[in-house]
Amino acid sequence: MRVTIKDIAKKVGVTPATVSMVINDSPKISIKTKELVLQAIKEMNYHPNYIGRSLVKGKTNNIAVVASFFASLFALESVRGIENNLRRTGYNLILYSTRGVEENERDVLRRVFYERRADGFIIISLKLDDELVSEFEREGIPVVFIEEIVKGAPTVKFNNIKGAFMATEHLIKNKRKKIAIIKGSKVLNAEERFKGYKDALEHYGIAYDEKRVIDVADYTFEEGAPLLKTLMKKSGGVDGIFCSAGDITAIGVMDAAKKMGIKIPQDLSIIGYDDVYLSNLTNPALTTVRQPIAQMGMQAFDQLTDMIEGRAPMESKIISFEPELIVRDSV
Amino acid sequence: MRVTIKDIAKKVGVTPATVSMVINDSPKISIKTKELVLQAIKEMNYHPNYIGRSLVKGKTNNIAVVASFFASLFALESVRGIENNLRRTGYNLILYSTRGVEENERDVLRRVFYERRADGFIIISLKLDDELVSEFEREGIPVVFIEEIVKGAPTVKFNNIKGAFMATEHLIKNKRKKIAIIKGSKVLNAEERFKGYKDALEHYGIAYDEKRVIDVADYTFEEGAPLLKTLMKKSGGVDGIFCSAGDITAIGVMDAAKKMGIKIPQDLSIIGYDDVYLSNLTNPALTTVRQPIAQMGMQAFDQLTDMIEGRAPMESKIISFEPELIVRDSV
DNA sequence: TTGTATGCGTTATCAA
DNA sequence: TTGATAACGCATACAA
Repeated sequence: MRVTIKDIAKKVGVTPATVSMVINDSPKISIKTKELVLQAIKEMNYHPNYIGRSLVKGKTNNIAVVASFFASLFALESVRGIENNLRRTGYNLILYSTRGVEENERDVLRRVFYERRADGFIIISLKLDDELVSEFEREGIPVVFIEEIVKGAPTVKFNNIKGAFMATEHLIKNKRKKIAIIKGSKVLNAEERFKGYKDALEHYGIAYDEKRVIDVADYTFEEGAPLLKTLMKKSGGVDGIFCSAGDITAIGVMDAAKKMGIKIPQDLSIIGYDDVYLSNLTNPALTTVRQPIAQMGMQAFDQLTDMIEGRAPMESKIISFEPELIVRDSV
Repeated sequence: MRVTIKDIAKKVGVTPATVSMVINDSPKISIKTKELVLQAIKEMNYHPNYIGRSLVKGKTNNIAVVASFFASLFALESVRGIENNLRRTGYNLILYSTRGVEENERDVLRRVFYERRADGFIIISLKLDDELVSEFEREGIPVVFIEEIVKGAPTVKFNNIKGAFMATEHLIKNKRKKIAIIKGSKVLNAEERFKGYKDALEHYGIAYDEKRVIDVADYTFEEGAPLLKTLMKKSGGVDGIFCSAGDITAIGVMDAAKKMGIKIPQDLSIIGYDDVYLSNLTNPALTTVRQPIAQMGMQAFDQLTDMIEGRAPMESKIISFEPELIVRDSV
């Protein structure tokens, strides 16, 4: 059997309550007993059981992070940022992935939440209905969203409109006229980037043409080739592509273009999004948009702990981070 | 206040014990009360509090995964594998990263472990002292190691010796005579790969020369250039490099070589390890060794749950996975 | 088939 | 300054 507070109490000849007070550094404990207790704790290698503590305190010291997958650059970098600020605190990280199954999202969240597995939630790129958020609110469980906006909870996000605007603008300034966009769907940031693209076209007096818009499905490298072919066919020719769906797909497109004998950037300019590790290493090196993801994760964590510890209210609010254009050789 | 088992009991007019039995699907409950209870549970949106449950059961249903960093291909893919098998079970994932600080490792582990935060541990590429493992063993907490061998616990790992042998052999068969190795250090798999390299040289009657051995520090792309220069200088020329430290560094070396006017693979053959995403995209495409990381993660999870649930003992044992040589254009 | 009683490990309240 | 007691939410052995 493992050693509990009772064992310590027995050994020292005090009650569990006294030991508990020592552990929690109560000021009204004599130095003498405190020392005795601490020594016994060391000798017997005692560690407080967090389950017992949680039960009475109603607090787990766990932070739950929810995403559809964690095996993505974005989720991973977010976690890295969260972790960075978390390590100075007493909190622990629990990860829940919904694995892309939409119906899972509600269920997973409800379960984790009602089972009181965490003191607060950080939800990465998942769109929850307001109703569920109200439930959270009613029960007093803080939630922070990353990259999605839900009524009643704070959001930490990037200025995607600006990022897309800068990217498109860069293409335009490099004399590109027939600019296509490869975009994601369903998530807010995809829509925002789409808006930034259209804004830039309009701002520079270039007609928007929906034949130059194409949706991505998997955000993979492999999707690049078919995407490029479809785009060429249906648009009747493009001279610039803003792959707002991310660098991986952009690199796939670039690869396919090279294989088709298209010269980059002479015949076709390409710009990505994310600045993943390899964007710097492709030939030509990929021009892209970089977002301070880890920093944003840190902010999400700070915001959440502020809420958990009562320093900030749970309310609609947007904390925005600015993207940066990384100019390389593909435009 | 949130709804507990008592509220349900009161509403239905039974005792908490009865409700508990319904929740746990006890066979000796009349269909009638069962229905009533279940309905009340639904109506009142009741979810069992896992803290309460854990306290009495002595089980958290949490699996802790520990690594120095999660922002690496290896850790990430491992987590992906673990996640994949975990989702069918009732377990949750807790992540702990020691952030490369060695003294953290023991502390983090001890704390998490003694506080009873998880039912079992998967430890990725960390070398623990046997003593700590004995402690775990004594307390009956199952641990599975990935890529490190520690007495008293099972290990899931790759056949690094073979992978390195195949890589070196491939260089030799392509007429390379002066073959250098860029290697990691401190971790077991680095030593194993080093052994595989030496084995292959010996097997093919090529003299081992320690001037052709160089250690990597950060496993980064940027390290490639200085590494190559140092190697050239101290070895007096090489015609093949086995970068057992991984593809990222290998690509850095390749990049540096190209900039120095060295032709690959004509003047210099390079082979990496890992088969990261971009290895297929470099010019020339990188020949490398691929390991089924996610699969190994799945196995680690299964092994751990077998131990937690009493189907397997905690004992020294090695579950090995075979690497695969991916031949592309750099050799 | 259900109720009663007890305990899991800890903390908090009140007395002493 | 410390002890006794109850409570957190749930599960289980035993009694009814």
